[in-house]
Amino acid sequence: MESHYHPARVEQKWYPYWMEKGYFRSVPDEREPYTIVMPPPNVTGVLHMGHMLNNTVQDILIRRARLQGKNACWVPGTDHASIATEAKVVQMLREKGIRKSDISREAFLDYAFEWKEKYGGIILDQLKRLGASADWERTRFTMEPALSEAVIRVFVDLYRKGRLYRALRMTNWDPQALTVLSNEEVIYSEEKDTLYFLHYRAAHDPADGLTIATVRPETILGDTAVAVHPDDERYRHLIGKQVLVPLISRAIPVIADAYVDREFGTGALKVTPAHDPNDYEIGQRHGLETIDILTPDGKLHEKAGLLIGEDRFAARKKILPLLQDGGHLIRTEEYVHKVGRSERTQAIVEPRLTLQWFLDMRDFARTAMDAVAEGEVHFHPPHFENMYRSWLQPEQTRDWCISRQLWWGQRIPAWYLEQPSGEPLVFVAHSAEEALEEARQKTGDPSLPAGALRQDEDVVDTWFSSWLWPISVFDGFRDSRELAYYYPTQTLVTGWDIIFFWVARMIMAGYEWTPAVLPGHSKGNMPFHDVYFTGMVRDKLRRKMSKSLGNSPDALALLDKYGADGVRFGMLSAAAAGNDIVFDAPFEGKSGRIVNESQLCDQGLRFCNKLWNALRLIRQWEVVDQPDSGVTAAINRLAVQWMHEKLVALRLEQESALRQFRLSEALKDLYRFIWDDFCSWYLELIKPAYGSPIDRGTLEETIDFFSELMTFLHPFMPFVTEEIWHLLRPRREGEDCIITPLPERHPQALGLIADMALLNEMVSRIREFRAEKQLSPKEPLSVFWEASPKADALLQREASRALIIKMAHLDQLERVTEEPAGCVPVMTGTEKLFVRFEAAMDVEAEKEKLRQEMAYYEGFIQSVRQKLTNERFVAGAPAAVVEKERQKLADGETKLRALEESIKRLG
RNA sequence: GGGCGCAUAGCUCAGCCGGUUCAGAGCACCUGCCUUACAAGCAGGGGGUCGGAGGUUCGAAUCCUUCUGCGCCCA
Repeated sequence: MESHYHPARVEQKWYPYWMEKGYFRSVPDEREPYTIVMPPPNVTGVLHMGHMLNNTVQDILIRRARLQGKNACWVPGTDHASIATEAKVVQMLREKGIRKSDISREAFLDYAFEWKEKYGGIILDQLKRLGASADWERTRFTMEPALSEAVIRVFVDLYRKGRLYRALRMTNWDPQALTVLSNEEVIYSEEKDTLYFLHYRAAHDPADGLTIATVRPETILGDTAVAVHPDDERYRHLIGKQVLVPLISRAIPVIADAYVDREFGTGALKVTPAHDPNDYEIGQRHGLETIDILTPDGKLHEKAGLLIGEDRFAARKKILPLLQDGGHLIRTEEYVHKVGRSERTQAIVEPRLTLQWFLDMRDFARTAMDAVAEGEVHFHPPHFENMYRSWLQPEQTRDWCISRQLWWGQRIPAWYLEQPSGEPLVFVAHSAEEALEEARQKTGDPSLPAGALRQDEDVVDTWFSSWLWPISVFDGFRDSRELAYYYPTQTLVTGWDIIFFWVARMIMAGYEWTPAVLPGHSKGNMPFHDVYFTGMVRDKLRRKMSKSLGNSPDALALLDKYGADGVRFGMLSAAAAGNDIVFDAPFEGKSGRIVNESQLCDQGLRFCNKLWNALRLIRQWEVVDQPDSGVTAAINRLAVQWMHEKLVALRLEQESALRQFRLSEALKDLYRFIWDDFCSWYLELIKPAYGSPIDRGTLEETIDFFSELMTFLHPFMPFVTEEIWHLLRPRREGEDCIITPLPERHPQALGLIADMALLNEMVSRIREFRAEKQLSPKEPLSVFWEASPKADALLQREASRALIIKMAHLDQLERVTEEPAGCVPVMTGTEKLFVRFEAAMDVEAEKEKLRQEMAYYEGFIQSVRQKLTNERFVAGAPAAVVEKERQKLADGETKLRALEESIKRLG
């Protein structure tokens, strides 16, 4: 066997093996299900650090459930991500010289599906490299026919329930993508701009007038009023009068509205209801006209009257000289304010009045809030409930704009029938035929041709399909059999950044539809019981890792370098639950580029190597039936019994940590257990002397222990554990680490954990002594223990004594009642050892050391005494606490006496 | 402007419904070792007035108030 572990070979071997055995497959059966639906990554995505963290966590939970014998079902899939994907496809077409506007919707969708087929599965394949044990046969896609059908179905259902409506509203418009955006898709950041002060002359008196301040001078062409604060003395005389819009001299009223901030600018606000959300509100209040001066792609419209056809930013530049010439531009000022840009196209978002479909959120918000408040859905860590609650408060909730002016997505199932006058009739139906049927009934015209109906051109927001994910991946709207088994899912693992527009909405959808599709379902309507929020992955400078910053290491390069197990270990070590995680990849000095390295991942790989070498050690031992001596037998027996007890304790710890979703802690505990307790202590205890064999019984127990540790570790580091599991001993067909549960252990409670801790402490003190005196580890030492009830009880047992002799490399360990000559005292807890040390001793240094120790204990005793002499403490504190203090005092005094004695002896 | 969260060793974090002199872990650092599983290792070591100030208490990293700094969300 090689002395180093090589992850690549092992990982390439086991993943296909697990797949072939069908271990990831889940079909309903009589077992308890444990279900996770994977947050579907965008089809445009490639594996990044966030995905690795998120999917590692899911894999840990699902593998653990599988080991516990539950029917573990992890449903993977991808999200069609309408705006992101459409942008990519438009880009791709542009590179081919094709403009979206030149081709039909059908042709565009052909291209888009082609693109999705080619690139859409990349990320799922990358997840396999990470070891993700998802049931790939269940892979879903939010835009596949079955899931689209679910979207249409709920759209129609909501419409018929009267909860969907179509309205003209102020929306976030992306003039580049030509679509409306949700609030979440607009990213605000501070940008430098200029504030222009423009003078409006009064209509009745050219000498009078007022000055307003604006960052968007081109929009004056759409002004329909100027607003001032009703109490503002400066402008009171103008209220009710008219002023003239510069350049076009349109007369507009001066109105009074308390919205106006008197401190800002000049205290006079130009009102452009078509191009600003607040102005729109003012316009509504005062019945102002709305003049939309922009075209959908952000150019000035004929209604502007000036600069027609110019882009909004070009128009801004060109209008300034005109204003200047007209004497309207009073001055300018540097100004920093928040500017909203489209998350996808980076275009500055244009507030625009558009006709959109909305979902009434009032009832939904209450449902979602209650589910968490009543404990049907638990958040981890729980403090996210606060944020969740504040977002869902009635005054915070706004109706959900679900229409998007895109082609890639589910087309809105609404058909319009134009009327000779007034608004068209709307028919929302599952199909064109159904809509036509309805239209015929409504109009009383059975011969109404299909061509008379025109389907809405828009698609629904992508989240309108992903909110159904926990139901639709099981085809729940068509056939509830699978859903009845798997629903509610157990745990959702996602980032807190989408708590509102995904997590909350899935909860809403769960309560809205599962009562109908799963009537009488006893397991509940919530889509999941627990939500585990992972933090954002940040770089060393705490910036969120993102493609645009280029501060994210290459996930695949990391997997190549450290192996999946190493990377999983590294990700998780950094990931305290809910906290953002700081990933330790360094930056290259000169270029500032991120380097694909990580000490944490490296630690993971070194851990694999440690396991590998522990395996090598065990495998190279020669085996005999009986221990070579009674001493060996005694040590081995003690070691084995101790390990039994430790494993029982480990199991309790692990269960508790995992129940609380403290995955990072659970892994760290395992790491310490395996490295320190198992390798550094246990294996060294039972390790035969060079050239000697080990007895079969101890070896078999050891292999059992090692196997069990692999089972504990498997969810975190699946590949290396499966490999070692198989190399520990020959396994039967189907006896694989991935599915073998932990054995039941019920050892006698002998209290060996505490005994062993003391023995370990003694060995450490002796080793410390060696290090301090620069003694070779090879040179055996003679050690004596001072008789005391505690030390005698422990060390008069042959096994304990033999253990110390072996581990501290002694030639003898004997009981004494007083200090032997030529010895140095060494304290362990309250017990005293003497190490024979013939070399010339620096008596003064030795005494100084003892005095320091005494000083510490004197302080200790004093603090404990202080407590005990405090009547209020003795009276007020719990009896157990007081008793503990008394014990501390007694121990401290014993120790102090021993130290005093030692000093005396040194002379 | 409203809200949430954070501040503990050089770095990343644990401890936080008060009670071992409680100040911890890993990494990094220092010292000594190529000891026959592992130098990707072994044996040791140094390092923090728990952000500042008040308060509650017999007792505070832990509870309260306040200040400062940082992050995020909403407006």
